[in-house]
Amino acid sequence: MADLNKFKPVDNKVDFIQLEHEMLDKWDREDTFNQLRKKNSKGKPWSFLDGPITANNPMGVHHAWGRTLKDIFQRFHAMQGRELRYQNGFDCQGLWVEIEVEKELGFKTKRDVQKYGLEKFVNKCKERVEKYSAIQSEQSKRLGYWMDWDNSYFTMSDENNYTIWAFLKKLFNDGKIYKGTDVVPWSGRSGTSYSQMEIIEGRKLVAHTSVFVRFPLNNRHNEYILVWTTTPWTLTSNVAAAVNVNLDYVKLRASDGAVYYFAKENLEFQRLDKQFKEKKQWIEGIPKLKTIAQIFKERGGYEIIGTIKGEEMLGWEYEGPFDELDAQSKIGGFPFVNQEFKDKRVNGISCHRIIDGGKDSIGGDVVVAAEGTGIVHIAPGCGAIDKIIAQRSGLVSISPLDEESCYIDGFGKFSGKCATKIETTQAIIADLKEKGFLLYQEQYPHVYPHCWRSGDELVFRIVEEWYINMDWRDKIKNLVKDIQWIPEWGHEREMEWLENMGDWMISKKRFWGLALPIWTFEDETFFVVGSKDELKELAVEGWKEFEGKSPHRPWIDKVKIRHPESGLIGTRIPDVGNPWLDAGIVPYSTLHYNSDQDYWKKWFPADFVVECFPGQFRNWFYSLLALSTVMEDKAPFKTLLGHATVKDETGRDMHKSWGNAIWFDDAAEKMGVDVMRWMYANQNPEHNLLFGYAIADEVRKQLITLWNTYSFFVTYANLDGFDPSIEIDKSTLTKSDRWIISKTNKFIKTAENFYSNYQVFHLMSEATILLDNLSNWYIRRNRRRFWKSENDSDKTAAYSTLYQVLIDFVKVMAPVIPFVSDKIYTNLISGRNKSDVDSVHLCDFPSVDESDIDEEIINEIDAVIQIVSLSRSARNKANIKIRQPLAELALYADDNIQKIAINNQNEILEELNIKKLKLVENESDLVRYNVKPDFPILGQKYGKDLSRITAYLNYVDNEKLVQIVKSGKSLIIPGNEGKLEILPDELILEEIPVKGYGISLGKNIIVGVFTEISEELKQEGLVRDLIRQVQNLRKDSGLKVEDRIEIEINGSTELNNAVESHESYFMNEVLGVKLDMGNSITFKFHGSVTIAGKKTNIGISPLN
RNA sequence: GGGUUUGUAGCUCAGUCGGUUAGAGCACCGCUCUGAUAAGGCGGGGGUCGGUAGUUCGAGUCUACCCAGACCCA
Repeated sequence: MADLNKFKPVDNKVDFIQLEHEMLDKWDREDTFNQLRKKNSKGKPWSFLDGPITANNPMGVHHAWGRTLKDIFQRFHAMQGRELRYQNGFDCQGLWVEIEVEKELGFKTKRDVQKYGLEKFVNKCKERVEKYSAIQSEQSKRLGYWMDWDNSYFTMSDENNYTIWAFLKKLFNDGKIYKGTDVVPWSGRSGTSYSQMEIIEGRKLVAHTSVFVRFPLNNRHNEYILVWTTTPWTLTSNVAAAVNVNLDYVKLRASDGAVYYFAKENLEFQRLDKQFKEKKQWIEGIPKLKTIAQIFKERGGYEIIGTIKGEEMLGWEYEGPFDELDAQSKIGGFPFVNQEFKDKRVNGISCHRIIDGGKDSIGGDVVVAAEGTGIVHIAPGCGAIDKIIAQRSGLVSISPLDEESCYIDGFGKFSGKCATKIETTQAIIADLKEKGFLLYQEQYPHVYPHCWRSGDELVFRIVEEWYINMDWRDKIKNLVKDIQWIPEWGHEREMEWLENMGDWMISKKRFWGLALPIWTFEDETFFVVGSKDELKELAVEGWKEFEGKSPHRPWIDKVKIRHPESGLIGTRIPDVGNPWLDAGIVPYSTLHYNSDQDYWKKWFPADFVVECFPGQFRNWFYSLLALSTVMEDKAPFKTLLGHATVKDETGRDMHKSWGNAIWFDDAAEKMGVDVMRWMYANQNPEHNLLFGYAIADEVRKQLITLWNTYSFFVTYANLDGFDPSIEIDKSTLTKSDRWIISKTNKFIKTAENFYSNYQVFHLMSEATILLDNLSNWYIRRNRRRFWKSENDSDKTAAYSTLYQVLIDFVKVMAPVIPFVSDKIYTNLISGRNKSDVDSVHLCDFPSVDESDIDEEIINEIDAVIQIVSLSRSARNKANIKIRQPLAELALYADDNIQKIAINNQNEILEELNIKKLKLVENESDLVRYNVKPDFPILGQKYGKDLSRITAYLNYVDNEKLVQIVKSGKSLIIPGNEGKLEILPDELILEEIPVKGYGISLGKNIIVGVFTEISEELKQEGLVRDLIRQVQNLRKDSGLKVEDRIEIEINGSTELNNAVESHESYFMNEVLGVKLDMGNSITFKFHGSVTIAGKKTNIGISPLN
């Protein structure tokens, strides 16, 4: 029969990684993915929208998490017959790509790019995107991620860019686009400003040299106001000083007679005290900050000579720290001249006075005591709040920095120096010291914005940027509630962002990105073009050069347009767009909103998106919602699943420089992608995932169990010539067959539920449990049914059951572990002569026949397992190994369990190697209790009263005590010296087995094993020991399972007697045909073992 | 400073609607089983369910406050 191999033989040793490559080849060869698409082409659509991955570097293991989730849910819905789009997206435009290309080319500044040539540079950016999108595609395929890889969308595509134009046009028509001059965070390295979202990405804890500086007051001899700043470079552009009118300010006389004004509260204020003490947000090596009082004490002491309200100081004039600079004298401000101030002949110096800081936009005081001095130096060209105050108070602006964050002309010896360089700061401080303005300098740690890509420190400068007025945020907020957020708090988080966000700065003074379709005219007006056609219509120059090119710089810059109303000729602004516009438009652009409305309607809104949530509430989720609000006022997706981030095995961030990063390619080829996918699926997405090889090894055990189960089946099914095309005959199924079938069907139901609710991590624990039931109970208990020689209906039932369970299991798990599940499925199905599909991924999700779920049988077998488990525990406590047969198992339980035990007693007794089952009526037939005081606890509580307690416990009837303790009541000990209350926890209930039994207690069940071993049982135990040793020898000698052997044994007389008494049992178990006892060992295969403490020699020889 | 969120065994984490003695895996120790298994089983040590107070017959679970971490916003 063995020649009728229905299945390809399976080695129980498996190389999963090699298997994965094999399956990739198979899918490729058989075009399985396209078969699947064809199969579902008429299905109800299930719309998944892919958030674009930045095509700028190879994919990391953190990307693989999200991509695995995407793939799992897509595969699940495909198994339910849904039609899918399978479109992957690449994010292409933006500074992140430019930065990498600059690095490649060795560029340091924006000027290098201009020298190199814009066209060449932009083409380099495109090339980089093409290179890495190709690499990421290959990596994703390796992960088993099924997408339509030839049809990925790219945010740099014409369609994507022009659809954003349409969006901006709508806003323009509504008057929501405006040009603002603002003081914005600026990176000198990148030569661009940053939007609100981007600043957040780049905050870093750094130490700056901060200074206490004194400004001499005019008309008050030797009196000064004290200011403090962490950015000394801004002092060159100081225009005014602000106080809080309600605060008290002290007048302090220093040892040299100089008088200082600053907030009273600040005199003794311990700045950053908490940070220093707890070493939180503190930089190692930086000394503790001094109080102002301490600073003056160190300079010879001080005295307080008065207190004054901030209000009284208003209008005081002072001498600025850098009034000698040309910039300070320029009328109307510098370098941007304000006409109004110019007419009034106002300059920086003439503004130097004390003003009211006032309130900020949410009503808080701008100037507070605490960290500074309660007097804030105002440089309207260097800070956002400063600018607002300046506008309010009629101050000119002095803006000192150029695009590279260096001083422009007009700043004396500082011109040309860069504000972010330490040397510059030092030069400024030296100058202040020389001129007598510096009181004190120190290292001050704080969180400061940096360029999120180049790491460059940001400065603040005045620039012109383009904004979207977001005063329609309420319309966006309306859509948030239409979305199912997983986890639920995502809803709150998104609302919070929408509530707090400012206007959206969409321009960037860079090269590679969306060409903002804004043209400006000499009359200071601007016009937004909404489509390629409109541009062509309005173009008066440069169209020919542009035609056929992508809408990018530099080509688009050549096109000049005529304003449809004024007729003036306009030039495009040189700015590119914010990359989140690119990603936010995809529910429209990729679904052909502009070119194919039917298609768009079919797929919009998306049923599902999944992304890593840190950051995305203010990035992708936000831009999706904002753009969709303008386009259609509809939420662009129905359900959002967010997942956290990937950390290393110990919970640290993965960093290239820390050496703890794991590259995707390495992980794939070392741990295998099914293992990776299991890890990802197993993780509650709300929490960070700890990723590493040791964790992978744990996960791999599950796959190994699955594989071994499968390998077991195939090995014996082939030997027996099992025909898989035979339908299960339900009447032949045993109880345990029906049990595992019931469990499997329940699992299918649960799985469908968990997949549908995107709770795949719960499914994974269910899968582990089912696999354990299958492998460690069903197969182990039923092994003999597969081994037995006769091919009867019982054997067929066992094979059919295991076969069906395996097929159902791999079908359910196929979305998670597509490789091994398909490998198993394909082989299992190959023996069937039906029109089966030849990949698990072309199967429907298994359906459940409710009649296959038998709760009673589930309860029954689960109870049997519990009894066995308890009895093993009892044996263990009695210290009697399983190989030693015992006479009796006693069971105390309710009627139902006792009935189950009787019905399954053969199985239970065999499993435990016990001869007989006895039911007992009373708990006390098996166990008695003894109540003992818990000395450590009681001793601490009662001290010397302990003796009273022990005496009482010995005196009172034990049964009564047991009753009290078991009911959870306190024990009251009366006595002349007062009552003592003993809590149940303070007493120990000691279980004493009835003589002759080892016991174990479960919920409602007590089992006892009878521990007395008769001579007869002892002999049988010896024989089993011997059998075990012979089997070991057979295995070690490399004999086949079915080989017959001759045996020689030389051991104790006791053993000889035992073997003689059980010879047929012994010979049967080891497949022996001839036995020689008591003589020397002559066979080639032999060994010396210890049985019951006696040395025993064994020899075996296979018969040919 | 405000918001969101987390806190359960040495580590990583489950814990449903408030309901019996709070669980799993890993790690450690002891015992044990094994001709599908790289495994498996039984047990042990290890818990103030972050803390306090409250609601309740009953709280890991609900409420308030506090502590600590993470994230977000200032």
